[in-house]
Amino acid sequence: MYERKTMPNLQCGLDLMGEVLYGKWKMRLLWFIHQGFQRPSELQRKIPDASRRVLNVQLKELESHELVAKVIYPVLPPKVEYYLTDFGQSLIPVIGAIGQWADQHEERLRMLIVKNLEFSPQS
Amino acid sequence: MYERKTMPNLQCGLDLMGEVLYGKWKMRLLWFIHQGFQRPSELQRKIPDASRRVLNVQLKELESHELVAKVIYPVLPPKVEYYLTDFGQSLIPVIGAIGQWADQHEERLRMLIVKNLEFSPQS
DNA sequence: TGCAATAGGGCTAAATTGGTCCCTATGTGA
DNA sequence: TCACATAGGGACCAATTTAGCCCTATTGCA
Repeated sequence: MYERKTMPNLQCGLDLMGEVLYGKWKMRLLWFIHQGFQRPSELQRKIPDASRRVLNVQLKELESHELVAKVIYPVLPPKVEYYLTDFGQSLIPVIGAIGQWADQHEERLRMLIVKNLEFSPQS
Repeated sequence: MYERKTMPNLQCGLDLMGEVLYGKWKMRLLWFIHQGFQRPSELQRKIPDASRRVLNVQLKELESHELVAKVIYPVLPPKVEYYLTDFGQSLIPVIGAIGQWADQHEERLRMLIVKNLEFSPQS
């Protein structure tokens, strides 16, 4: 487990938000769970660019922040289902708004990002 | 300038959003500029926990993504004012929604974050 | 003269995040 | 028997982000 060396800022709302939503895949995880993809393996298939490892880590963080919870079925092979807590559910409209804005401006965003991309593919 | 080694994902809206809004202070910068704190030194005073250096870098990125623009007054000592572009302005309601959710749940968020904090202050 | 304010870039190091590889365990189908 | 699916954790390394320090230049104030 990584141990922080600096205290995070927790003053304004945006600081707090950062603590729970920073993480490359967290918003997507919440969104997909909301859409009904609840098993870890489903989520991994929905987000193939993320490594299995990191998805697990981020799911655990979402869980520790009480945005999601999981049910572990005592069967073999193992079966687990994540679901949004009420708290997590209350965040869905916000993520929806973010996604909607981004979708509306998709073309432009992609253009801007690519234009500013400093990218040197390696051998 | 840092040169990326991996291509970012640009498929869904949330990927794109990540590219423009990831950055510890970006949302706050946009918000404060929106509130009328437009000069770099004002922004630095509003966000004292950020290093001067990083604020400059993130402002430049916001600029390259056309969310903000600046006017450079040819005077001494130098004077610069940032303002939101229409594009940046369109993002304000979204940031507002994020901030509002976080403010509504401030207590709980702070509690959850602190509870899960693995923090070891150094000598 | 010496110091603060103003804006911002270069360089390097520290902190944090993400990814790879490997290991546990068990049931099912080829 | 071997491969695959299922869920997840440890060790370790790579990529990325943030911070710290120093330098430019000019005006005004003590």
